[in-house]
Amino acid sequence: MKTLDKAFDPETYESRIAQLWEQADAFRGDPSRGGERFSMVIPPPNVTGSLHIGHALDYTLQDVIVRRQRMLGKDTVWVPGTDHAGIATQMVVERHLREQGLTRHELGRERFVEEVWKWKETYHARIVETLRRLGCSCDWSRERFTLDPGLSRAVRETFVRLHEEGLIYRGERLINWSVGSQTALSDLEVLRDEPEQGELWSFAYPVEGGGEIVVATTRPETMLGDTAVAVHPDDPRWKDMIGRRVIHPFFPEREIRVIADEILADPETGTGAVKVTPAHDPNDFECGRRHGLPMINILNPDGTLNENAGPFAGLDRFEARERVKQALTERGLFRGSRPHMYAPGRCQRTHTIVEPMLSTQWFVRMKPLAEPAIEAVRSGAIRFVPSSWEKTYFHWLENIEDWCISRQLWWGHRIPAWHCADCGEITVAREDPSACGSCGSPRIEQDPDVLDTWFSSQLWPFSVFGWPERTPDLERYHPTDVLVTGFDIIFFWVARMIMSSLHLTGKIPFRTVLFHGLVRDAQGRKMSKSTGNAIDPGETMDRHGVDALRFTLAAMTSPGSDIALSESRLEGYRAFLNKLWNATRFLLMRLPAELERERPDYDEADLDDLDRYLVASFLDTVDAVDRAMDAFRFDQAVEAIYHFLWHTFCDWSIELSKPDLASGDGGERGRIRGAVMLDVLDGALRLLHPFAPFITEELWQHLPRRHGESPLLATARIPTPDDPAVPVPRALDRPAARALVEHWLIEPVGAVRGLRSGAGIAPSRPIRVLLRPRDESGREALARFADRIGVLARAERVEVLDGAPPDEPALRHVGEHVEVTVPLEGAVDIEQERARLSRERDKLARERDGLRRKLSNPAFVEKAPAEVVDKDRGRLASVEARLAEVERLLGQLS
RNA sequence: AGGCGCGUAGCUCAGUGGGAGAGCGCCACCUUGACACGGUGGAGGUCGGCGGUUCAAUCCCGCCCGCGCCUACCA
Repeated sequence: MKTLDKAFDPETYESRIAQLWEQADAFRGDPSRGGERFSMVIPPPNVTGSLHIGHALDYTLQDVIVRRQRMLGKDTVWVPGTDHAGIATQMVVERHLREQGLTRHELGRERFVEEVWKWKETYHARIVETLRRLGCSCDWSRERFTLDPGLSRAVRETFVRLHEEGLIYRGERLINWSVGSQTALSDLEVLRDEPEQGELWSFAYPVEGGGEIVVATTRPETMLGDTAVAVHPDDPRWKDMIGRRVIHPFFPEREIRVIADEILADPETGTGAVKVTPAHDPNDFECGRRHGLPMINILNPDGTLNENAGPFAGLDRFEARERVKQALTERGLFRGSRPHMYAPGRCQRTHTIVEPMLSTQWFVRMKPLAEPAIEAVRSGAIRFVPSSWEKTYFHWLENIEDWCISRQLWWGHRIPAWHCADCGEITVAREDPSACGSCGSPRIEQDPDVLDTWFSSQLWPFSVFGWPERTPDLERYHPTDVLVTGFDIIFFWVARMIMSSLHLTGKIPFRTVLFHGLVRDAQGRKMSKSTGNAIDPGETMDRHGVDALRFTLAAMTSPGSDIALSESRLEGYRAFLNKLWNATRFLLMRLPAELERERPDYDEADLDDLDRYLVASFLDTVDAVDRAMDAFRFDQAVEAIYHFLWHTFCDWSIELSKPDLASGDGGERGRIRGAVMLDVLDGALRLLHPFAPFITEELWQHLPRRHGESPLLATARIPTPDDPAVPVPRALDRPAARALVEHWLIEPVGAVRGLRSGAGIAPSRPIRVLLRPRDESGREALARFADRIGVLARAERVEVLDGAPPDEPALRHVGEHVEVTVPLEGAVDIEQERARLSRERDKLARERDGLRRKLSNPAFVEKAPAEVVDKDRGRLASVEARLAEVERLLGQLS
C-alpha cells in the first residue's frame, strides 16, 4: 500500500490533483445528458484587478455548492467569466499611459482600446489562474467575457428592444458628473462618505426697487448659474417680495425673479429664501422645471467654469468658489458664514467630488421594469438568503429613479445609435446602419458614448448561455439555481438582473440569492491596502494550503454577518487537515493486508459495539451536514464534519481500535473493523470534499477502491440521509449505539483520567480501577469494555464491582452512569479528596434544590409539557442518588 | 432622519422558550509506534442594562445604552 508522508504538505499535491480533474474534464456540463441539472454563474470579477480575499470567499462558497450538487449526480454547470469594468479599467490603463507621458487622446480611440485589450489579457490570465488554484470547479469550456461578441450582441439587442419599447430614451437631465473620470455616472456610483467640515456661506441679492434677500450656500460658485430665488408662498417675511426681480451682482442683465415654491423653500431653514441653480442641483432642477426657469450650465467637463461664468470662466470650480466669495465681499454683499457639516457626493472610482450637472444622456425608464421584479421576490419565486435583504430590495425598487446608462468613455459597449448630420434624427439599430433611418442621408455618425458596465452585467445570467439565441444551453441552464454574492451589489447587479431577465426572457434569472458578508481582519476592521491589513489569498494559500483557506472561510461564514478572518483560525483548520491526513495515514499503515486488495462485505450482524458507535455517529453527521447545506449553513456543516472526524473518528474510534488493528493480519474482527473504518473514512472524505477538495481527493486516491466506483472523488457520490454512499448498515438504532459507548466506555475513561490528573498521579504510574454501574443494565457492557477502558485510562487492571466499593484509601468519582474507584494505597491525599468530593456534593445539592423547587411549583407541573416534567423528575432522581453516594463516600473519609 | 443588524468565555463567533457552546488563546501534565499542526485534564461567562409576557426568558415584546451597515437629506 502506498504510504503517506508524516506531515501533510499541500504543495506536493495541489497542482497534481487539479490536473487530474482537468484531464478528466470533470466539470463540464452536458445539456444532452438529461436528468436533473444545476446551474450557476459566477459574479464576474473585474478584469482589471487581482482577486482579493472577498472574491475567495464568494467563489469558495459557490464551489462548495456546486461540488456538492455534482456529487449528488446532477448535470452541473458553473459558468466562469470576467467583467470589462468600464471606468475602472479605462482609468487604470490611462494611469499606465500617463506614466509613459501619454494621454488617451494622443493615442486616439482605436489604439487606446487596443491597449486596454492587452491589459485585459494580462489580468484575465492572472484571475483565471487564481480561480483554478482555489479549486473552483468551473466549466471553463463555457467561460465568458462581457465584451465577447455573443454578449455584445445581447447588449445591443437589449438596447434596441428597450428603445423600441420606449423604455430607453435620450434626454437632457440633471446627472452626476465625475470630474475625475470625465463621464456621467448613475446615482449608485456616487458615494457619500462621512460628513466633513464645510462652510455655509451667506450673501445678499439686492432686490430691484430696494431691499435685499439673503441666501446661503455651501457652493458659492453656483450662484453664477442662479436663475431665481425661491421663498415659501406663506412666509410673511417674503410675501411681498414674490415676483420682484433681484439683481445678480455679476450679470445685472440676467432676469432673476423671486418665486414662490413651497417644495423647495422651507421657512424653518435659514432666512427662508433659497437661491435656485437649476443646472447644478437636483432640487433646484425640479424647481426649475416647475417654474420654467432658464437652466444655465456653468461647468466644463474638466471641472473648470465655462463661458457662462463670465469673469470667472476658466477657473477651477474650487478656485472659483474663493474668487466668487471674494468678489461678493468686495461688493459688500457678504452676510456671514458658519461651519457646516456636509457630505458631498464622490465618484466611486476617482473619489473626486461629483458635480450635479445638466447634460444630455441616455436613460432607462425603470418603473415599469421594477414592478415585476418586486413581485418575483414578494411571491417567493426568487428567494433571498438571508431574507432580511428583501426589505432593502423592495425599498429601493419602490423608489427607483431612471438609470443614466451612457458613459463618456471609450472602453465598453458602444451605444448603437447613429446621429444624422442632416436631419438631426437618431437611428437605433441592431445592425450598423449605412444611412439615416429617418431621412436616408449617409451622413450619420455613431454616438461616441459607451454603456454603463452594469448594463451588460445585468444580462449575465442568460447572455452567457447564448441569449438572445434560443440555444440548448439557454433552454437547459436558465434560470440558474443559486446566485452567491455580497449584499453591496444588491442594487447595482442583483436587482437589475432580476428586472432584465424578467423583461427580456420572461423568466427569473435565479431561484435563490445567497448574500454573504464582507471579509474583515481579526479585529473586525475592513481590509484595505492603505491600512495594510489586507489578507492576500495567494500568500495565504502558499502558507496554509488552499484547503485550509477554503475551510476557514466556509467555517466562519454565517448568514448576514461579516467574517473576521484571523491567522489563528487558519492555523487551527490547517491543523485539522493535518490531523485528517495522519488519521488516514494511520489507517493505511495498520490495515490488515488483505483489505488492500478487497474490502469484505459486512452487514449489521457483523458489527461490534464500537463499529456500531462509529457508524451511528457517521450517519448522524451525514444528516447534520445535509440539513446545514439545505439551509446554506456552511459553518454548521463544517463544524459537524470537523467534530466527527477529529473527536469521534480520531479521539475515540482510532484510539479504541488500536488493539484490534495492532496484530497486522487482524483476524476476522480486525478485518471487519478495518473495513468499517475505511468505509466511514471514505464517506467522511466525501462529505468534506466540497470544502477541502484537494486533500480529500489526494487521500481518497490512496484508499483501496471498491469496484465500480468513480475514479475521482470529485465525481463520486456524496453521502445523504437517503444514501450514505458507502456500504455501511443504515438501519441500526443510532441513539442506542451511541449511548452504549458514551455511557459505559467514554464516561468511565474520562472519569479515571480526571481523577488521575486532579490528584497529580503520573500517567506512567500503574493504577487499579474499580467500576460500578449505577444502573444494572450497564453491567454487561461495562464488563465487555473493561479491557479497552484499561488501555485508554492507562490502568493495569479494571474490575467491575458487584457491590459497594471497598472502604479503603482511594480516589472516587460518582458519575451519571458509572461510579469509579481508584484505590491508591498510601498515596491518597485525604484532605484533597475530601475537598474535591465536597465541591461535587455542593454542586449536586444545588442542582437538586433547583429541580425540587421547580417540581414543587404546581404551575410548572400543570402547565409544562409532560415530557419536560418527566425529564426533570428523572434528573432529580438521578441527582439525588448520586448525591447520596457522594455523601456516603465523604462519610467514609472522616 | 428612516430602515436593517449586532452586543454570549481573554479574542473571533455559533446557539436554543425547559440542564450555557465551538475554534483559537490561557494553565497543568505527557517525547504513549498516525499526528507536538499532537494527547490528557482544567480554569474562565450577572448571555449589554431595565422592565414586561410566561409555569419557565440568553432566546419573545417594549424602552434605554453602545457599535456597525444601508438608504435619504443637507440653502
